[in-house]
Amino acid sequence: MRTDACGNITKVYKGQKINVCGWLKRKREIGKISFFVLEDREGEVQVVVEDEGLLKKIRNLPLYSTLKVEGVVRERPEKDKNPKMETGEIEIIAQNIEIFSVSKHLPFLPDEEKEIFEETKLTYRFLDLRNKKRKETFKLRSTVKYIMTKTLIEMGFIEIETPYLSKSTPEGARDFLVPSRLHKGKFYALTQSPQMYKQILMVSQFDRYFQFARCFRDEDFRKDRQPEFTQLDIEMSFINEEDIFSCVERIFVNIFKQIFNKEIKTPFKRMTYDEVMEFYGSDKPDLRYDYKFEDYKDILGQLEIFKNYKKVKSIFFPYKFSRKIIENIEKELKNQGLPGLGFVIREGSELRGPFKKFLSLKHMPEEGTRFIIAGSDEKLSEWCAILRGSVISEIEKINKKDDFEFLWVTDFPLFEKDEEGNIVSSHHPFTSPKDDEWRKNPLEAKSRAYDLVLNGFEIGSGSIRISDPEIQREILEFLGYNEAEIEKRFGFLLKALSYGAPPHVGIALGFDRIVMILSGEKSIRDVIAFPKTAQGIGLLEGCPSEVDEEQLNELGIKIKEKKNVREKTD
RNA sequence: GGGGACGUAGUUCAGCCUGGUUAGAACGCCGGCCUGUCGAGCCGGAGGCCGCGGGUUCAAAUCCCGUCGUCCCCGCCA
Repeated sequence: MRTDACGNITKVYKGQKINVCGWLKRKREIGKISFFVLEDREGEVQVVVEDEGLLKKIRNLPLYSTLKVEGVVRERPEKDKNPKMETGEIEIIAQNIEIFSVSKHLPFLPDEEKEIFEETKLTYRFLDLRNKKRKETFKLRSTVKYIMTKTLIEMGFIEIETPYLSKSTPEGARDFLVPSRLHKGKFYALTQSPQMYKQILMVSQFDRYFQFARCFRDEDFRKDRQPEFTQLDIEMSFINEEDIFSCVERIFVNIFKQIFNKEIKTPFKRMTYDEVMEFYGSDKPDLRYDYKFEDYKDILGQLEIFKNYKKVKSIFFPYKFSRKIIENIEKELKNQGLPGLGFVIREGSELRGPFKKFLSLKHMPEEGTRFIIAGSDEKLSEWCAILRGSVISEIEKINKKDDFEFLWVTDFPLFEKDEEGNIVSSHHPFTSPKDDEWRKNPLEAKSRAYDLVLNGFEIGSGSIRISDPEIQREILEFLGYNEAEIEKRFGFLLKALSYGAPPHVGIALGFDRIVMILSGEKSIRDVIAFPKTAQGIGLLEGCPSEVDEEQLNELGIKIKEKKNVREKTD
């Protein structure tokens, strides 16, 4: 039907008679001659129509109708070449045009420069996906997935699929439940991650497993969180941290080499959790902007206002910020409970700002702004992270860095307290403790869990697992599960571990987030073909939706109360 | 669960603060002119339940209350 894709018609085809198929993208009629652009997945090509019959045929054809053009490729006259167009050196003289389908007028043009409302874009997602950037992103997504798969297979991994219909686990995120028709009153849960399955596969001797696994979590959404998302799930036996780190690094080396022809440095930087919290206040610092907090307790700790605080921290940025920007940042911090934000600005060799009399030029090595912040508890880290994050987003407006900075964060705490004061696992309860410390000082104890951070996003998280069923049982008991609960919830894992478990290690990489960062998209929605809104609504298909009474009866379900469901009119 | 921003023509926005002619613009759409356009150009035209519901008022796009939707943030996301 077609000789080649529109975007591939270059000078190679000069003089040849070809067929191309695609969408009528733009039309320019000048009297007795007409130009139009035919577009497909690969790009665009200009078609010239001079024949009177053909002119008539396309005269009133709406944009984005689909057609086939038969014609001859010719090089454009030198002055009419369009360097902005990839196929701009040539054009196709139409000899025949076949119209496959006539489009309705589009609610918006896919390549419109202006930002279309998310609501409109998602309702007509099939049109938004025609956007050039979207098409590039989804090609990139496919290529990244291919390189990941290829690299892993070359390293001896095999892909195994685990169930999506699984068992509800009350800890962690909320589950999406799937009612069972054959077992009324019982439910499957969509997997939040294949965690226990992947460990069991290790017991089954599949010592290098991977999977692009869909994960489902019924929590509130953000620009980097969707109810369903894809993770590259990896688990390996008989190795330690070093092996899994280099394995993951190799995947990224290949991605950057093959997609961007860029060498990235390995091994990636590493810092412990305690270090990143000390220097950045965050466990996922954006190291493209490597500004660190310093301890200013010795320098400013004696000031009356700071006397009651355990810690005084300060951070310097070589940028002079306006009063307004600083006020906005302070406002945000005050919303989070910070009493006050100190700062000094150096301009030339002049210092100004509320702290200028306490600091000298030696604290201000160059022109810029130094912020001072004080506090006593874990709130201080939070404030530090907000401060640093807000300042960096201001810096990005002036001087955005396009590079990529990876960081392994290791030695996470094994446990933490939840809002009710209960001790819970920081990572998950299958994470190996660093040492025996947890038996004495559980909240001080470290684990063998690690995160991979890229440009301030957590893109991966994993751990050395507990492979000894007795220790696993001990940890679960420590977390407050009684024997019956352990059996009910984790019995199948413990049983598996007790039949010869290898030491094993794993990680899950956030595939959507990785593609989002690599493609420079701002939201995870832009790298998922059919995403949900922030409220978890599928605007295109209209889900979630009510179902027939009959379906409910079959499942043995009765709805107690209904929330208004948005009526779809189109 | 809480906070903030937004919702006006097919699309993106202005108007709203300070209520008062016929609610404007750009792009798109329709018609006309035009043989080298490529964000085509020029001339003309159509197109609106101002998200929805209530209230205040002589009078509401504008003020108030509620509601629905979209986005962002906090909580939440082992």
